[in-house]
Amino acid sequence: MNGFRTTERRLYQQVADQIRGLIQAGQFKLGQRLPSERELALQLGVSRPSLREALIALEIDGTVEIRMGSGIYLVATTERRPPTSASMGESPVELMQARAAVEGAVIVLASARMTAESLRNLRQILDGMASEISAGRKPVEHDRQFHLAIAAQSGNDVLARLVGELFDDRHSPLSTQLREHFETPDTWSLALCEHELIYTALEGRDSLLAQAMMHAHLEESKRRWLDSEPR
Amino acid sequence: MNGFRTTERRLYQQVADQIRGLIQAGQFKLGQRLPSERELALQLGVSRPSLREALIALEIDGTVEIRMGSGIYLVATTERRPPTSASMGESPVELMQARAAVEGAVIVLASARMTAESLRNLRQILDGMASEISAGRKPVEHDRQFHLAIAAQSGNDVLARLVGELFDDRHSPLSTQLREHFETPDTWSLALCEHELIYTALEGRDSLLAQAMMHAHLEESKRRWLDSEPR
DNA sequence: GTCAAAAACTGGCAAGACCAATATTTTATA
DNA sequence: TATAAAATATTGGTCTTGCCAGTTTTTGAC
Repeated sequence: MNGFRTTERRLYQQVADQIRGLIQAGQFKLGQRLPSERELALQLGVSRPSLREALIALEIDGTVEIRMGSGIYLVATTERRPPTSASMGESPVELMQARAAVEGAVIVLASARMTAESLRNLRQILDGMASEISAGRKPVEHDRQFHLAIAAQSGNDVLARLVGELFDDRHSPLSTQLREHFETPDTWSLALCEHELIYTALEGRDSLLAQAMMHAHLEESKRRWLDSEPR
Repeated sequence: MNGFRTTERRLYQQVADQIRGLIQAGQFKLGQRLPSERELALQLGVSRPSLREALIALEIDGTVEIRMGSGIYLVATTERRPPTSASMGESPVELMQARAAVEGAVIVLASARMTAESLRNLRQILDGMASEISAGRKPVEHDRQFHLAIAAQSGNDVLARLVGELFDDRHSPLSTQLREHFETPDTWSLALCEHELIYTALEGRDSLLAQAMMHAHLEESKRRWLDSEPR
């Protein structure tokens, strides 16, 4: 039964994504040198070994070039991203549609298996999400944990895995650049509000209401996502 | 252990190559667990952080899978493009439940977008499936094509991809070999019959009926699957 | 002003420690 | 005796500290 990962993704992946985000956000210029390992580690709040692991990931997919004794440099080539494979013709609309299908089924199963403990767990995640928002940070990880916790409670490992994969798709390099521009504290507050509605429905073990709230949440997320697109 | 070494390549790359070499040499079996990080580091004469960096490189290119608290595993399949992680706790019941959720949503979308041409395509697949059965062969490929053709007609690439992945069931290679033993011409005829019912529903553009037939088909498939299991 | 030595970076690697998740063994219980 | 629960051992995850080896920048003679 058990086997899914309630835990967060590996730290080096999160750090790599953060750095990709900084790059996409234009924090660093092409071909330019990034801050030193020690400085970056301090700035991102992780240790140097973890930062190094993230840099290796970035080096492998060609985002960054590391010169010993000199520094970390952004690769200047305009074209990369060949290894992202399958998600080429997949649009945000399709992704959120797929999430609605999967998570809509998941939450029905979960609402029937909700326990006091799993509710406490969700409560804790939502509180943490609120804290992050108050602190001006982006509660991406809490968002992920919320959806994964519900998926785990469905008791179906296959569905739980799909939920995680589809969530991470949203954070693929293609979409991260979009996120950086539109994710404001306001939009995150709205997302939290919708999460609360889902939580309330689960608390009342109302599977139909929970499914409706989940659909509404994903629909709103999609809208917020699309509205922020420049084109 | 080793000290001064003129800067050739980075250590993690050398270590990763060493491990690849050991794998090629048949030192480790496919799907099997490798020695622990500490042991491998000792064996290769490097520190654990360096060994970990090498493992991250191997994990990224898909030759190895790392499970926290459990160990390092060789990826079993010879060809695995998506970086999805195989999980062990996934049962046939859960798999078919997930397929019902995804394909149930898919067929609703597809029934609204069915064209004369796509119907002809489905018809052709079903006829080919019947021929295979008559010839005493197992129409597993036609079965796959049928489900994938419907998924493609949904117009959602993400969902289509999920349908393919769940059908291929690359996450539990154990189940595929089970299938080979119980799939008789009789059970395949039943599957074809259910496919025909789905086709009829799509032909009539009855999305509700189509969804019901798809659910019934997957439910029956699951039953046939489980009934054949030895235990 | 030129140029070379030295000092201050920067990345590369190692060792040890502790935590968290998992697997295994042992123990208790029915 | 069989099964479930708890204690233990194992394994990956991460951090801290320290030192080494190349680069770059500064410095100070000439």
